[in-house]
Amino acid sequence: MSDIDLIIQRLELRGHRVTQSRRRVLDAVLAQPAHFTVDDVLRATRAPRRRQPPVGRATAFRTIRLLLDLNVLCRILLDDGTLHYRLSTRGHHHHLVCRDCGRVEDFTQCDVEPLVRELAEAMEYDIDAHWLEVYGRCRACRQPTKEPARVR
Amino acid sequence: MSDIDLIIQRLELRGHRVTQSRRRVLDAVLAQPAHFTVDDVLRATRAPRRRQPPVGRATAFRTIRLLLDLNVLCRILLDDGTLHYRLSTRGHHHHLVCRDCGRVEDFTQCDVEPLVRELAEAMEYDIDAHWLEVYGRCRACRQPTKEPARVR
DNA sequence: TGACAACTGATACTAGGTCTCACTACACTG
DNA sequence: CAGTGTAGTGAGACCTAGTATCAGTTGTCA
Repeated sequence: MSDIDLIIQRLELRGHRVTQSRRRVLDAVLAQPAHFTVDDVLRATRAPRRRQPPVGRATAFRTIRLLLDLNVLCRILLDDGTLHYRLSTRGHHHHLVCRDCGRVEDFTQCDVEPLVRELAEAMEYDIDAHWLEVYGRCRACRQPTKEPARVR
Repeated sequence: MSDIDLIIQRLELRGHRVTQSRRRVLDAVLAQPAHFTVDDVLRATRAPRRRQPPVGRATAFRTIRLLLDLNVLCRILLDDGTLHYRLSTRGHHHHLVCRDCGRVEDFTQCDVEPLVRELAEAMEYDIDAHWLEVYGRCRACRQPTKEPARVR
């Protein structure tokens, strides 16, 4: 079953209609690179080679929000402080982002847990969430000979 | 030496002028709770009891940005995804934020390092930065008898 | 077929932030 | 002490990301 079918299934399962507009946003989302903004998606739905009517801005934002609620997308915090969107891997995960090419690796072996437990004890907090993003340069971008393959 | 004098010293050291407007923004920043927005600061400079002329919006934003550059302030990511500002403790640190009262604890015993090293090896990334925010409820806010002391 | 709810898109609005530009106020130089 | 150049200022236009409103459209089910 393809990505798009899985997402459509998830939409229907939650009682949402799968309309033409939503399908167009979905298509555009799946065609995006590692991470993107809502305007990137909007632009993609409006690309001249797509012979479909464009999607309204409000609808694009609404659909992205819906996909976020369904955990189809997640948000990713770039090192400049801007929030982008990204197709989400299932469950709790974090991002390792290459500053140069924008490539993103998801990682789940989230060994922040001991730290969080320690912190909870020391500070007497009930801790229920955390956010961790890691930034660096991937192997390809460190090789000076090759042109970095810009993912975004 | 007081906080404000230290900051002023840092400004001068970097060749910035210490003008009336900057002093007013600084006063307002130091009077803020755990974390704040630029508009909070603006409102504070315009509070009726202050008999000083108000600071322009652009100047407030410029000054906050300057203080950010000087590491006087840091940004803090709230769990709703909004970025606020906060007086920065020196050096690399993270935030533990109480969702209820907004209280913030800074922590530096940042044992993310082993995780980061492991990640660097596994993914073949040069890792140079990370961002970690932790959310929970502080002791005071967990006690049902007392009204939580709202820090912000 | 009708009715109702979900959805859509245009548009206005908000928050947070930058840009521009004419003006002001420092601080150095002669 | 005057002149001058530069840093800083404030008003306001503008930008980006996102939400609210609302009349009109579409899909679904009885």
